[in-house]
Amino acid sequence: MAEDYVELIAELIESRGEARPVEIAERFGVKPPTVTKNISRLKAAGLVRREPYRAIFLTDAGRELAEACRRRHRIVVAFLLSLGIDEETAERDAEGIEHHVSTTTLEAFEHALLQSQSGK
Amino acid sequence: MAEDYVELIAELIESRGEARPVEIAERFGVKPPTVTKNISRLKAAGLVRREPYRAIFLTDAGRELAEACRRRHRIVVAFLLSLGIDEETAERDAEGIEHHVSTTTLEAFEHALLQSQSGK
DNA sequence: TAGATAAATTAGCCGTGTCTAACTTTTGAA
DNA sequence: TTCAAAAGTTAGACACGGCTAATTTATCTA
Repeated sequence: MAEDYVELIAELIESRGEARPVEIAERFGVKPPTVTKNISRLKAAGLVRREPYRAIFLTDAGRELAEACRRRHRIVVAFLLSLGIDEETAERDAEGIEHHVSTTTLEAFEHALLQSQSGK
Repeated sequence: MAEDYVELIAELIESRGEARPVEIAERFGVKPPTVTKNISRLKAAGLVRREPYRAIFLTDAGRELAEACRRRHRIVVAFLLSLGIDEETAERDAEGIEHHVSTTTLEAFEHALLQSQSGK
């Protein structure tokens, strides 16, 4: 959960300037109270900083986690695309797959990606 | 959960002749009461047939699901191995990845596998 | 075959992530 | 500037998947 949330929060801050519960709820297909509860868990975990009724900010730890997740996400998506999978499926499957990819496997994806690019 | 269970149950029936809660608990690193509870959920879902204190059997639906899962598992593992990932990591990661692989992606894995074999 | 051991179940607890209903705070428009 | 709509929160419920402790059933062995 935490990974998906910080990833999305980082995206929203970048594109919209701030992250709001209502947007998070829409993107995850979940109701607002669920977001409230999960954000407070993130806060308890030290990933997020926030006051009630205000926008959500990432702590340094949150920002670092978000960056790592986004990088991994990009690699997994690019790898799936390199196999000829369509963008929509690649995005959807990556969302699930990325949380189960070890460092070893992620590196193998990167390596395969380089091969496919050189031999494109 | 259901997928992992029927997959293992099918394996146990093949190798041991029957599937017993104690074996399932060991393989999943979980305590026996957890297995009891999950088996009864599987039964409620029509995937498993069984009487208390007896071995566990798959229904037709359970057998079909198990077969599909095992096939998918084999493909994912083989694909990871083809990327040069070590067996232990391939097995471990496949366990997590396989549940998030769409039919499209599975086919792409199979296709890539064929390519790597012909060009091995 | 009786009794000890192993296997399985039941009862009851916990954390996670979801929901609805009801309430509060913020905001924006008349 | 007020007040209605939108956004957010709180309270309380539920399913899932895990646990421990206690009990029951099955199995094996002396």
